[in-house]
Amino acid sequence: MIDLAALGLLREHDLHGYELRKRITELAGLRHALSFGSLYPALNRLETSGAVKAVDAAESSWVAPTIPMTGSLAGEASAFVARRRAGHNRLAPAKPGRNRRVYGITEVGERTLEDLLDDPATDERDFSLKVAFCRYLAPERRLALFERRRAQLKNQVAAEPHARRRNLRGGEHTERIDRYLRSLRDHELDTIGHEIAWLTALIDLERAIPESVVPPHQGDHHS
Amino acid sequence: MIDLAALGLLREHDLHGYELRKRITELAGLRHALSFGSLYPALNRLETSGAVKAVDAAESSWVAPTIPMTGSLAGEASAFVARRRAGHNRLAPAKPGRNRRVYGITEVGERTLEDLLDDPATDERDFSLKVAFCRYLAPERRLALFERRRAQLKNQVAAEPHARRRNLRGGEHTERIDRYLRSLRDHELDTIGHEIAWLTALIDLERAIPESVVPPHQGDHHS
DNA sequence: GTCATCATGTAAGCCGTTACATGATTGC
DNA sequence: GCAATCATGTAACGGCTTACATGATGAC
Repeated sequence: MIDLAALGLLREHDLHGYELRKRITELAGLRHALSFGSLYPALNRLETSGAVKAVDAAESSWVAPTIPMTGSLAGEASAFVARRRAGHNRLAPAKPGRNRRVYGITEVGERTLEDLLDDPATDERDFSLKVAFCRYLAPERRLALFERRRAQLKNQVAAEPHARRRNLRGGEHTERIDRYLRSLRDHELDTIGHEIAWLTALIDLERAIPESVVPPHQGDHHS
Repeated sequence: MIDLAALGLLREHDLHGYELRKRITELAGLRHALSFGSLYPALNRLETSGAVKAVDAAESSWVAPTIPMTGSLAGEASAFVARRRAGHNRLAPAKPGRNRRVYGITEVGERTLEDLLDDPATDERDFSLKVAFCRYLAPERRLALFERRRAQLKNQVAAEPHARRRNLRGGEHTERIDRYLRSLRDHELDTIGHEIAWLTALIDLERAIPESVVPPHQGDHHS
């Protein structure tokens, strides 16, 4: 899950851990804020497996994230800032390992990302995240992702009325269906219905416009 | 979480682990099926802490769970079935230790359940489960639960547009908002909006009908 | 008499958290 | 100079899963 998020974000541009964490948190946005205690070990794991590699901040086309109000500095200015921060211009930090570690995705990592996005086993847990990065999937795989999820939701709805049959027997005290529980069930079914409708719209649109967006990422390594 | 589900279900009637697991699974219904590997240790933990205790199946008002289509038998009939299945009528099982362990909730357990339902710290994770059992909360605490959740969701929506502001600086390649990501965000906001509306309806109804349903299970302090 | 289901458990491990510890940079 | 934030890590622990192991019961 964390691998998926990290690789998905790194696919767009190089980032260091701290910034990565902020972006992951704002991605899953609302639900939970990923903690550093899991991110940094995960990055080390990904580096060991060759999916990401540490890049020199000065060489990356990475947009300075720290500076709040400057907007995005382009080209030379950005590179200059990066160089200065990395100590190549003024003074050597003498502890290069103790500075930010900027990571970039490798080709191995890109393949890993595609595998993660395409793995049906993790659909349930990671669906939102997969949609967030599904632009990196081949159109046909993307369509399959949407349809798998829709089928799964339909199954849930189909399996549900079974539970509703429970209290048709009129005993004396048997109408303990509980108002709140019923309301909850209704709301959940409603929510699922909405998600199905959303998926249907996505699927239809996907079929209508066969070749939507081609994966970008020409981004950094040009020189 | 598992404690909340187990105590909530046991509050209604005694159950053994296997059956408990099925009911928990059908409660959270769709999302995930709780595994035995966590349920049984949890029950032992609860027993140690005095929240539940093993009861003699014959003495419990436990509704026979195994038989599928009988619905809920009331009072005497239920007790009869329980006795028969436990071997008091026809043949003795001869191995009482290696049979089902039927658990019942204690008074300590009932207080624990109320504490769990009332704990704001677990709202995020367990909200659905809390609603499923909120009938066991005092009306005012129940209302507080709903309102906390609604306020929290409103915060999420309020914090969101901030993220949308990101790409108004029109560079050349800044158009990368990604259709899928935008669709996902919209759908999530929509879903949150629906949940807020649902909660508002619950809250209004709660306020309109001050004393709705009094907790069952040994109803004592009711005029 | 065998198979499916019911029923209870243990062991290992995954994936994440909180809490702790450290140091570098920037703003005032 | 001092605090706030940026930045990276480690240690301990928590909750739940999978896989494994065992045995009883009921149906055919």
